[in-house]
Amino acid sequence: MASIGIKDVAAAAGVSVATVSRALNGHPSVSAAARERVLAAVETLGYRPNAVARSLRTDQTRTLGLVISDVMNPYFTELARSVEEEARALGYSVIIGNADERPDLQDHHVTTLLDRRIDGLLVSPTDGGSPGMLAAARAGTPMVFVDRWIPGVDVPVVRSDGRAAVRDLVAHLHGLGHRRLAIIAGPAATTTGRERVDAFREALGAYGLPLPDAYIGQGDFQVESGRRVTEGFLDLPEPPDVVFAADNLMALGALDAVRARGLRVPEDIALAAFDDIRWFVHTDPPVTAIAQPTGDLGRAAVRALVDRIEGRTGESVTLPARLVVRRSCGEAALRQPPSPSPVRRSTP
Amino acid sequence: MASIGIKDVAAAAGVSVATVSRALNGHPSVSAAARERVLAAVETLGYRPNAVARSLRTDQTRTLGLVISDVMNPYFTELARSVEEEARALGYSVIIGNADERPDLQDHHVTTLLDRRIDGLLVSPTDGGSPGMLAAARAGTPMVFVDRWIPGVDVPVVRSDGRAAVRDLVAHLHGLGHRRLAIIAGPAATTTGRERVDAFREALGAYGLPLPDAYIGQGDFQVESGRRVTEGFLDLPEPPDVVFAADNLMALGALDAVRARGLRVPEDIALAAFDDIRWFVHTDPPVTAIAQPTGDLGRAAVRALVDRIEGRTGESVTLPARLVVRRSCGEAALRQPPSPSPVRRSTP
DNA sequence: ATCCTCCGTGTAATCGATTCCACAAGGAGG
DNA sequence: CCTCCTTGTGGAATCGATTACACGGAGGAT
Repeated sequence: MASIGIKDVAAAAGVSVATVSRALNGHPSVSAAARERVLAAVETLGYRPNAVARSLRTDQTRTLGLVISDVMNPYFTELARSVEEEARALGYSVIIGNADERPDLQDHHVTTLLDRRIDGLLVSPTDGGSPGMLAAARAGTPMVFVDRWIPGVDVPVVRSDGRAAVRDLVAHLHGLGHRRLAIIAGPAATTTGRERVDAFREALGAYGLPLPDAYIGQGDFQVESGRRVTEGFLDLPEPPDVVFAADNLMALGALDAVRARGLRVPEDIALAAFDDIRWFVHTDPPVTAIAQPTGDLGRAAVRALVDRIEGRTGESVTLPARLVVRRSCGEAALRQPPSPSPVRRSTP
Repeated sequence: MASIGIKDVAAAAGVSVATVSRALNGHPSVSAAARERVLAAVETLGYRPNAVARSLRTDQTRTLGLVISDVMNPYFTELARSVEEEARALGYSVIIGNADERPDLQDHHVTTLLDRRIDGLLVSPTDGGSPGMLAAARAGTPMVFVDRWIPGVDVPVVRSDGRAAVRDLVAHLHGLGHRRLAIIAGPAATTTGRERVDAFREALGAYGLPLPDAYIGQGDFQVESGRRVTEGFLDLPEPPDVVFAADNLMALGALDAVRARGLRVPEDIALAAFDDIRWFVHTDPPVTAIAQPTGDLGRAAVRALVDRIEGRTGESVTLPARLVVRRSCGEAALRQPPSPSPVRRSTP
């Protein structure tokens, strides 16, 4: 019933628990003979050290916490995956907490993770700083922000800079003849929510284009808000030519809204999104998007965090995003052979 | 530096550590006065119990392990989300391990989770039983299989039965005039990989249709295999009318392959998928799929597992899947108003 | 031959909680 | 007034590892 402990191994190998521990942890002063017998005993007994006990004693869990805003968002899924990969390579496990864009849930996860004494925390904050988050930052737990961050908190940030890509996007749209550009913004409490609007406005400014308030819709990074805001845009006396969604889920909502009116993308209204995901290749039409180097972001964040944990510096990192042109803004991107004369097969 | 421990609370409240522990755990025999002072001390000190120490003593971590085959697959993402939700409601945390369809990685995660002394394990096995998995099952760790399972291992299974839905699908396809039906199968080592082929063959049999070997392509539940198998189908002297992908990612690959040849869905070849995901509504064309009650599955699995952990029975559960008809198999599903005379807006 | 280093090992303290057991105080019942 | 419970409390053992410290013996230097 009770699983095998270090004492059982010690008894089987005919040594003390101290020697077993030393043999298992590669401590130098263990005789070859003793090490041999310990390893043999471990093998035959199928002994596995109790990580809980070890953590209590050593005060380290070799576990990282990752609190993200929304697991169902493919961007964060990919981020989580790369984080876990890099962490594993570095000998750490990852516990993921899904905040679902709710500050209270975010706090719940931060608290739980801290209670479990994780060695470090990776956060993409849902808001401008929930009490639990700020407490964690102050408590001295090694911490790194990824994607989103909280200004004024002294924690390294690993993120991607979309400014250049947004400029490219606006150039692309302008070149296609679009002049009335609208944006579905993310929550003002998030940095990405604000930054993307700023970058968009700035890029518009370079072409002498305005960004009227009516063309800034307030979303919350979820599908439903994309739909709602887009409907608002379509109801305007002078609807925009293009809708730029600040994340992929809101773009999906926008697509819904447009389709529900029997309108078409891009003929009736163009669409672009921040965050490229693989499904955008297959939507009708394929969606032009700004792609973040998600995998690199996740890996860099883990490295920065582990650096901090292990006493090294762990600096902020900013990686560039890039524009991926597809068909949702107009036909300029017709790179495929003009018309491959599709072989119509007979259907019974 | 060292965080606040129960001793500090005891000192601040003027009681012993035993009383603090009792007060915090709702033990009956603590005087109201003592409880009051303890709570006050906890509040002012900002004390949080060390979960590691508690786990060591009580031999329970209030943590569940979830090992899934592929986080990037939206089906599993949704499953993970519902699992975490239900677990949280029941007072448990969840640690997710992503096996990426690799038995060695699956074993790594199972081992790590067991080392951390999780209270129970939820697994959707990648293969027919890797050594670590079988060891875990034998070791007596409470365990429940979800979605996929391993025959011959005495562990409850929470899954959905797609047989009826597959019959509906075949009826739908037959009604549309399709006669040459092919399937992209999942790995034979997984139950879902085998079952879906069996269900398909059986349903075909009811219409007197064969399922020749040439129409069974071996995939691995990943996008790339869907593409490869579909190319094989298209190269056949007599290609199928319909391709049924045994999961959503392989359907995506199939869509790629068809498009790469300049063919169209469903005019040139029809497509259906097992596992419905929200992106299928927006693909070109929207994909007909078999939808599992994913959220219910996740919740039921957690309940079964927690039942086992807490000494109750925890039975197997099978929930029905259902067919969701969209346009990828033909035009029968045109439920929208015949043609909403789209308001063509002028574009500058 | 004596002393001093190392080296390998074991004993016991430690991490921070929970919980068994002993015990004191106070109330009820005889 | 004496016993017997009940109730609240504290001391100390415990969980399973790591690790500081002590110690015995071997080998080298003097």
